[in-house]
Amino acid sequence: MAQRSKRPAARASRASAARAAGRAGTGRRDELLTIAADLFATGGYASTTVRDIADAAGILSGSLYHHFSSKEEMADAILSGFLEDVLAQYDEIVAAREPARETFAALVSATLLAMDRHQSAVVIYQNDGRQLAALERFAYLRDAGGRFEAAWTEVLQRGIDEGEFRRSLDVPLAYRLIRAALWTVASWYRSGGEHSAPEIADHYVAMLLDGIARGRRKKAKD
Amino acid sequence: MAQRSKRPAARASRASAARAAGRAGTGRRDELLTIAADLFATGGYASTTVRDIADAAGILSGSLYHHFSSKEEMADAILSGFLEDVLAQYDEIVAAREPARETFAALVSATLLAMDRHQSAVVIYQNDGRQLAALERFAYLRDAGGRFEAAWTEVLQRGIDEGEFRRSLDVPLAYRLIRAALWTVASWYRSGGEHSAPEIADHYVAMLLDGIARGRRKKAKD
DNA sequence: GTCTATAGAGGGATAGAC
DNA sequence: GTCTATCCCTCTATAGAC
Repeated sequence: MAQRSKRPAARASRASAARAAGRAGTGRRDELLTIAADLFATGGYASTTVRDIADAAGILSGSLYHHFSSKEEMADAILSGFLEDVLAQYDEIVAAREPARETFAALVSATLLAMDRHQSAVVIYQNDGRQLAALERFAYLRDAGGRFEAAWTEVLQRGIDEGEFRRSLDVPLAYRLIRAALWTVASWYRSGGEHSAPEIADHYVAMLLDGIARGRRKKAKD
Repeated sequence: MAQRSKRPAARASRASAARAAGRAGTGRRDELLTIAADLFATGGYASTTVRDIADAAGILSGSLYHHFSSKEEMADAILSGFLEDVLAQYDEIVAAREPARETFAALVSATLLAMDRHQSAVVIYQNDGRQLAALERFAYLRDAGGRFEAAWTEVLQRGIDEGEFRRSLDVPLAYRLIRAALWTVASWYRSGGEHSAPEIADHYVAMLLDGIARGRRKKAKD
């Protein structure tokens, strides 16, 4: 991990940094979680030490244990907050039962807006989720994965049944492609960068639904 | 990491396991690299210890240093072998200058076949590449990323210029979607599973080029 | 090529003062 | 809420015997 000065430095703009990262940032705990999330996302959960987090927060490592009982608890708080948020939105969208194309676009938008609000958490979920999910404490990560898959599988199958999506589609493969396309945005997205999250959503919906090629299909009976 | 018995166990089928994983497996070094690659891919580079690797190989950790001078050297050998292989194929395909659609399909195929041959390496490249690339020793990972991007950017732009791909395409965004879709296959693919690598390639080419929706576009002048 | 034995650094976490 | 001080463990890597 990067070196940091042994002793604090500017505590000044930490609260605003927390707000910019999309968290409420009311208490010290949330502030520390934002700092930890940034470090976990940048350097990986396993390679980030509690001393790294304490240094970035301008305190000593022992002091972190006044707020959290373990390093795992920090990752837990970061991930569960993000997942509750995004899954609640998935449930609403699926329950609305709009036509498949509209539901599809709504799920893409909801995913990328959640990514914008919880960027660090999404990166951690992507990079470290599989290993964390092996721990009992993070069993809910497996459930969350199942709920994502169920939502997308439902829309894709419904789209095929209703004649909106290609009959030749392999639903599990399509889900994996979509999942990869959406969540990995978190690893390169920069808030305030070239494209806003809704702009990316529009481009992605267009590419995923209609493809990158113009008109012409090779097989006619799709 | 998972617990393993303190003392060796079956050395019997290790060579065949190495062959099944797609490596030549001629010497002891390659055998150990295959074992290390599997563990790095499953548990992450940072969380996999040299003792884990030694245990899986049925030797003690000190003995590994007869074959490798460091843990980094193992990751280096695994990743550089994979990247040399796949980038050589990319160069051939781009140099052939087939029509954009054909080049596109060839790149997808080459990527997924390389993924099949070097599955563990691809998983490591995906999960740990960013952090490893920060080390001087792994600077070539950054170069490799640039060459992947250059190849895809060239095809995509040429496809637009030749009228095969949509004019509304944002090339960098399209590249990122494609990159995510292809490399993440390594994290769920099982050799001998439901779909072979070429079958996945066909499905992915169809979805990426022509989309998952049937006919009808919303905007006509794409 | 593997083992024994261990150095030396850095990790997560704790107890109690302030 | 933070600091001091430190425990105990695990990690990578080394030296030399077999």
